[in-house]
Amino acid sequence: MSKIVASKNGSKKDVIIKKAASLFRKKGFKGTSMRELAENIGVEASSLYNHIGSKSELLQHICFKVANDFMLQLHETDKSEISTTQKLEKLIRFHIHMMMDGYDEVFVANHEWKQLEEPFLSNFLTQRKLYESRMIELVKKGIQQKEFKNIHPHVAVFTILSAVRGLELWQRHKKNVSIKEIETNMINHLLYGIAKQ
Amino acid sequence: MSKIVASKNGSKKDVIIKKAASLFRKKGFKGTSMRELAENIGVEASSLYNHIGSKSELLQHICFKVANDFMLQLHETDKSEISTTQKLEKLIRFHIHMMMDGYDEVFVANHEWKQLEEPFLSNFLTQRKLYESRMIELVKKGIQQKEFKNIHPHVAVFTILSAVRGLELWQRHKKNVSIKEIETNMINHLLYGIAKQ
DNA sequence: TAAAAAAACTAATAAGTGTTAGTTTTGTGA
DNA sequence: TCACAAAACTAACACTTATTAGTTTTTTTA
Repeated sequence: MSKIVASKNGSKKDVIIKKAASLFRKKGFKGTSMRELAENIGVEASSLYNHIGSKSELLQHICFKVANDFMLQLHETDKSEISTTQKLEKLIRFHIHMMMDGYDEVFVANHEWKQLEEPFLSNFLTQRKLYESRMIELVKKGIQQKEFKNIHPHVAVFTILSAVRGLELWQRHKKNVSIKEIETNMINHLLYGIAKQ
Repeated sequence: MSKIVASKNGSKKDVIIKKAASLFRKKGFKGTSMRELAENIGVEASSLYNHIGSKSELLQHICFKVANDFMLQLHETDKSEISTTQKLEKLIRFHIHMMMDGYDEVFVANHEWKQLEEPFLSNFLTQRKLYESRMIELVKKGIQQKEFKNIHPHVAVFTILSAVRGLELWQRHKKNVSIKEIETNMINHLLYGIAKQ
């Protein structure tokens, strides 16, 4: 009866993935059934299989799209000719914007990657580890160049990544505080602290 | 045949809850079956129901135990006679230690609360919101007293909560970096920043 | 040691899971 | 308009789920 409506710039598969990301975020991967996903699209569950291979494939697609986007940005930022502080700032801003624009996808990649099956699980973890170690190298360089204090690079990177990841929590408060305001405050906080010295 | 072994200071129910927390963290609430939980304890699934009411009850117990622990600490810290900066530092340290000592439980409370059923879901969210607003009030006071810069209190609290929550990520690296080191670095980072000024 | 209570067991239930097979409907290009 | 392909449908499969009933074993108590 009803048909999967493809949006202008996306195949029907894309529509399914988008809706899947939304549901996976709200109810979790395991907590979302194919029947539920189908109903949200307006179709029977079996019809989905004309467009996708499996439920797992949906999760894989979401997780690796996000991972690739971050990796690409890191690569481009790294080779740009700006100071290390500016690089770090640029990366933090990218994280903030990804979290705002691709909320569902980033959330799912952050929370549901555990449900990936092998070999995708290992693959994903390897990519994440690579991303982290590249950021650590960046901070190390900042310390060498005397741009940063003599901090523990590993801890600093994880603190930063955790803080931007926590932007998830902000989705609930979008109305009260503007993105620009969050962005500015968070960067100041993470780079310069909150205590008067 | 085999029996649920009760540890010294805990009923059999406590043993089940502890194991449930561990599994819920590793595989998610929906990703953990009662049969799997039972097998890990060394018993048949149906035997669990001699000690607990339902699977949901396990999650409720874990989530509200964590929520209460944090609430209690906030209350006690708030009424102690120390500076606002010291209060904030104390709270951050408590978060860090909860994350280290009660890793499974805190993780589950942070990630699986969505799977709570009503009215527990609403209850949990109310309690969390209360906690957040109390922390915001604390930061506001710090600003008034000129202990903190003129930051956005809401953003600052969320940045801090996100950062400590991110200690989850550290479990993987426990060997390489000591808790004390993480603690010191993170507090310095969150209070004083990383950039030289 | 016998009675009572606790806690294990087996077996079954009803509902839900992802997915497939086979069929019918819909849309498209000649 | 007719044929072909895409995509919907219904129905079913094999499996897993949480949970219950009823029974047997184990432990505690008197």
